[in-house]
Amino acid sequence: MHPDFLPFIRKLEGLFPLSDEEKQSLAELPLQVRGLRADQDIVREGDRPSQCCLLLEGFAYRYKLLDEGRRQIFSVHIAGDMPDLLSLHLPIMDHNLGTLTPSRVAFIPHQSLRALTRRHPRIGEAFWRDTLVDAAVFREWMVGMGRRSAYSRVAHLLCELVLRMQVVGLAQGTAVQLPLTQEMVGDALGLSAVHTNRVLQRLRGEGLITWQSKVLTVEDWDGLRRAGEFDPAYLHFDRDAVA
Amino acid sequence: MHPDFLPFIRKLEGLFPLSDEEKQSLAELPLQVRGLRADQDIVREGDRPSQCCLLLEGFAYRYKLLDEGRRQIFSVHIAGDMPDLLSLHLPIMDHNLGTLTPSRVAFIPHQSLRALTRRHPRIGEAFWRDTLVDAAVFREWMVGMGRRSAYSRVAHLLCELVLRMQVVGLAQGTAVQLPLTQEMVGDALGLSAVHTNRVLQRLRGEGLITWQSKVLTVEDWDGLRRAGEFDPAYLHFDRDAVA
DNA sequence: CGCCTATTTGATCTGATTCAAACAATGTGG
DNA sequence: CCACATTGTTTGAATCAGATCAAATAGGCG
Repeated sequence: MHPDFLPFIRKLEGLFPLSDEEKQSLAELPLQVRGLRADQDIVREGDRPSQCCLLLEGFAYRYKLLDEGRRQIFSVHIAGDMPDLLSLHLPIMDHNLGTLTPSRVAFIPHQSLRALTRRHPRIGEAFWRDTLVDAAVFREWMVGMGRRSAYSRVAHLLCELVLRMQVVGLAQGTAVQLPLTQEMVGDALGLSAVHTNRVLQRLRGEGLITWQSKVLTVEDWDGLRRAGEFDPAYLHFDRDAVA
Repeated sequence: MHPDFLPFIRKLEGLFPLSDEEKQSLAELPLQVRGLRADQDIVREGDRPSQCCLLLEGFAYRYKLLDEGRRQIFSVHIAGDMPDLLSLHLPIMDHNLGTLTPSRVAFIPHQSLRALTRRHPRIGEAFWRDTLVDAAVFREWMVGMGRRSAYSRVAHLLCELVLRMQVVGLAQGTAVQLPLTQEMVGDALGLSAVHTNRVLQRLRGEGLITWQSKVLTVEDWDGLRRAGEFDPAYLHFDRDAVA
């Protein structure tokens, strides 16, 4: 099996145990692998993609642009994610997907994915479940933007990112590679870049985090957790009880 | 077929044309119909439901509670919706679902739904698609909370609700039954009740809407659309191109 | 080294919150 | 069917979290 495929398989196995036959079918998916530079769009609002993209290496993010330079970021994606899986059943993209860093992605035709999910309903259900967790994360961000302070929101986002990267083995202890600018953090949380900066300074001043040269380190996990009112239940790492 | 079932069938047929056999299977689903009072929870955060609920009549909404009375509302649901369809593949609820008005709902065992989607993959894909549209609405609300003014957000929400109700035949022209309090509108948009009130007064003063005794009427659709920067693409009423 | 991008700082402004109280509507029991 | 209680809406005043504007540093990188 392609080694780049592993984070993806690992993620699926986090959703439910795969049979050999299922693994085989996954490995047989036709992949068209491409390298991308940073800040390149993979799909755009209005597109009708005929394939999904699997992120093998690097970071991606989804966003929508409004006039006057306003931007809302919806999600940040890491290796093993299929950020536009939704295009399999929503023909027209309603937002953009772009790279954050130089990345390698594999494109998989919708046709092959549809054939796969029909042949292996459990894989289809795992994909579905993946998009449901995606939506659960949106809900949690909504709670933040609607009802939490800027301070709490930033802390919450950092908790989420570190935890997600830990789970797929992309963290070294409590430190992660995080190629986000402060402006992007603001655009994800509905804050100005200036205020985002001040909040981050406070989090550093309180000894909760350090963040230099694109490496974020959580110095006080419990403190950060409390600052962000963070409860990871919404990430649905529980994998049981899927009949 | 049960007449209450019609909004649901109509909604599915909006997603893709149903064969007779598929309609037959849908009609054979075992339903346990129950009447509920207003302000009753149907499922709560932390529950592990063994069934989904189909809203036959009335209004429901999904929400999460934080301490100090903070609440974030995620969605408003109308007849024909299955607001907790996600529980089919996310075993533990991460938010609450409650009635807004006296309602009639039909409960359908997960087992039956899973059997149905395996027997009729296209129905499964339509269900999946439904949850994807749900997520698209979350994204749009995120844009509002993150990057739009209170005025624009309120206008946008009203556009969305009226349009959705028009599409399933629950509107009379440009007027809809809308049992939301101003406080709930605020909790959906991340605003205080007081400010929500002032924004609504402005929308009325500008002649865009009237809203009395739970009936919302859009007096100037184009004006309201512009006020809310509303573009319905994210609701994905387009139904084509699902291979 | 020098350019470009990202972070930081300070000052000012404002959209929205909060608190408190009055008022209107709705529903309920006698 | 009215009196009363409850819930929802409206008003005003004071306050604040976060935005905006503008300029200064600091990093990264060819």
